[in-house]
Amino acid sequence: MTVRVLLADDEHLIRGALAALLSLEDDLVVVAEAASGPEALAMARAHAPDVAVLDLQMPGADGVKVATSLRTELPGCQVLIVTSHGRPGHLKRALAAGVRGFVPKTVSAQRLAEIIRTVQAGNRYVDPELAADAISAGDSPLTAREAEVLELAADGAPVAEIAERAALSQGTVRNYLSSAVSKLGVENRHAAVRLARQRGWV
Amino acid sequence: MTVRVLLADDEHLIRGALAALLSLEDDLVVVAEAASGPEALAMARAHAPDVAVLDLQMPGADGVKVATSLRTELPGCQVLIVTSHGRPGHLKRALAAGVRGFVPKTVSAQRLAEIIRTVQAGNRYVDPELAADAISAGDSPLTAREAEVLELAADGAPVAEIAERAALSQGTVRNYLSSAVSKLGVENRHAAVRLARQRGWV
DNA sequence: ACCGGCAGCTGACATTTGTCATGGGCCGTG
DNA sequence: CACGGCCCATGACAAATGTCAGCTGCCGGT
Repeated sequence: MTVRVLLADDEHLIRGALAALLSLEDDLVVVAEAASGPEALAMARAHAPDVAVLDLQMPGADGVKVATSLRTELPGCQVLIVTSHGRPGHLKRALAAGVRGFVPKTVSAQRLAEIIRTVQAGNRYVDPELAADAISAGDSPLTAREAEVLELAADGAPVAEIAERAALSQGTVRNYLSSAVSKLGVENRHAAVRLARQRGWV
Repeated sequence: MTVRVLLADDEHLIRGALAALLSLEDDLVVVAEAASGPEALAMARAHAPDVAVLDLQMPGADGVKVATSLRTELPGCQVLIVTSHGRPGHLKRALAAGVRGFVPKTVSAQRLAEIIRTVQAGNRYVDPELAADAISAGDSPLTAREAEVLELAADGAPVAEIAERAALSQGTVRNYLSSAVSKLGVENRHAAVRLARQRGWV
């Protein structure tokens, strides 16, 4: 009746500490650790854990991507995502990817252990605060292209460069940018980028 | 001969896990924990630890600010800063604030324990990789005002707003922005903001 | 005393943006 | 099929931004 756990987080310190802490619970056992997305996937294949605790931001592939792959490869493995910066959009994406749990790193280890058990039992758990944020943030009002262009604009590139990289005319790029800006109700595209990022829409 | 440690990190999960892990070392004892800058300061005053392990990014006041205050209030307390995102500029600021150690969260708990001892003994320890980054990044080429204006430009505000908030004329703002852009060798001010942020110059 | 660097401003100009109107093609729904 | 929504484009215009030259004044170093 022990739960076999896979732990993935790029920060060695945290991963190790977490492993130590979860091991104090006598019904939990950490069977594998990983420091990147691909590594997490490999470890999961090798050890077939009951629950995979994944950090949202990892090098290689983020938690949601890993969860998606896991969903098809190891249907018996439930995924729990842990994150520092809870962005509403991420939660939505995560849920869509079949993730069963989504919690911020501000929870205590006690709570985490409970949540791992909850998830292992096939139930879902989403942090109430994050859920509230996600609901109040609503769905992205941006169309696919608007989001794409906004993303290309993220590093402050001029319109000409965005147009080239998106294989669009400059006028079109400006139109999309303009409509995104008006939809988000902000001053200019840079603020739009920031807001969309905050909301997890890009 | 035990080292009394203060632990400050806003992520409960990590703080708790870390505390558990450090307690395994029999010469280390965690005497206090804090979840924010001001709280860390208060805890330090109350418990006078030998070493303060501070997260760089915390609500209220960041690790460096706390270190600065600690330096004068508790000269006997050595400060060790732990961070996820090692930005060169932060390291420089930290060292200037009298911080004795600076490490990324990717180190293992074993290493961290050793480093805590090193710091407690009055020696310094800086992660080699972060040090290399800081050296290669060099000093900020920006003047005080340039940096200030760049900071106000960070959220994509129009020049008019920056000018108002900085109590400068719009022309002056544009001049500073322009010189910052050319010094950093980037396309426009938004890219400049990004680069300066990356380098830790803002 | 002089020079250089920084702060601060102005004005003029070219370029880049944001905004709007307008049009066509494609697709899904009623 | 008509309608609406998204995609993609053009052209024109206004506004914001970037760039340059040139001005004053302060301060620190030689």
